[in-house]
Amino acid sequence: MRNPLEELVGFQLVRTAGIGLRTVNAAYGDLAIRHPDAAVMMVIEANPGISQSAIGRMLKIQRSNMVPIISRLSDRGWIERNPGRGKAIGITVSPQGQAMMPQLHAASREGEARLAAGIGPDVYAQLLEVLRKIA
Amino acid sequence: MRNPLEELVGFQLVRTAGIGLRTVNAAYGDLAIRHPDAAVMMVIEANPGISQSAIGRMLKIQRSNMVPIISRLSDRGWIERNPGRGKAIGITVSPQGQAMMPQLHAASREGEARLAAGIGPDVYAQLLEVLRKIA
DNA sequence: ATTCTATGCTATTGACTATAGCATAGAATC
DNA sequence: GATTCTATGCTATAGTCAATAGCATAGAAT
Repeated sequence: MRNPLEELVGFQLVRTAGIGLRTVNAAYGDLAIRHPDAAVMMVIEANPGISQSAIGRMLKIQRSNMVPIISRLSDRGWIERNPGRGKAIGITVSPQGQAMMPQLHAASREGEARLAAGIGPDVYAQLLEVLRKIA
Repeated sequence: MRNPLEELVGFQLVRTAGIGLRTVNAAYGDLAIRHPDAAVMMVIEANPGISQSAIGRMLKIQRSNMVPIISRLSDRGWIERNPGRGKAIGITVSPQGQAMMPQLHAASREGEARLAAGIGPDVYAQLLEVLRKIA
């Protein structure tokens, strides 16, 4: 059986991303967090006081789609919202969130390790290189 | 502002796939078809008489999720279902579908071209190489 | 003072995936 | 030959995430 999609980057990219997504989300299993929320947490940690619009720009998430993410993280007590510039709200990781971050980073590393193991370390490195060029 | 996700393949992959997906789907605009259906059409064309389970295995789509795709393509008159082995149904591209396929291939090539233009031809080639290794 | 821009938010829709379960057609086994 | 096993097609449902349109407000710019 022939797969005519092999040389189509568009399809291969989506399919490969599916594998990566499932691997990463599986690694977050115990934390009950999914990759968008995890990504947002890491961005806030690295940029205290950032606005949610700015997070969205960095992660290519639209403003309207940021709302439920931030609400969820706030409900869990992982972030705090303080007045920012203009109508913007400065977001920081709460003490409770700080206490959780090591687990999140560990799960992230675990997911990457499984991914690397799945596709081979050399291919993993090459993939990262290409993706960084695109970013 | 620092992006802490740069070295995480999992996130970068998902994000990059989003770009690829939007580019490809945009190229299919006039045909009113989305990438999963387009991919299924190409697989059927390349493997006449294939069962829908086999298509799903090739494209990493679950059996249950194949059902609406095949129904949609059948409703549009692009495929035909004939008895196959066991309970399986042999699927082929209908004459009407055959007449449409050139447009689909053209749209696919267009999408790939836009993708290549967007990320640069050299990066495109490198990306394809890595993705094929993973597949 | 008025216009412009950015931000946060609501509401809704759509695309795709994941899970669990059911019924049937052959193949395999005893 | 009867029974078990496996593969297939299908239903139903829920969940995840993205896309679109629109609203109100806080400052900046003019």
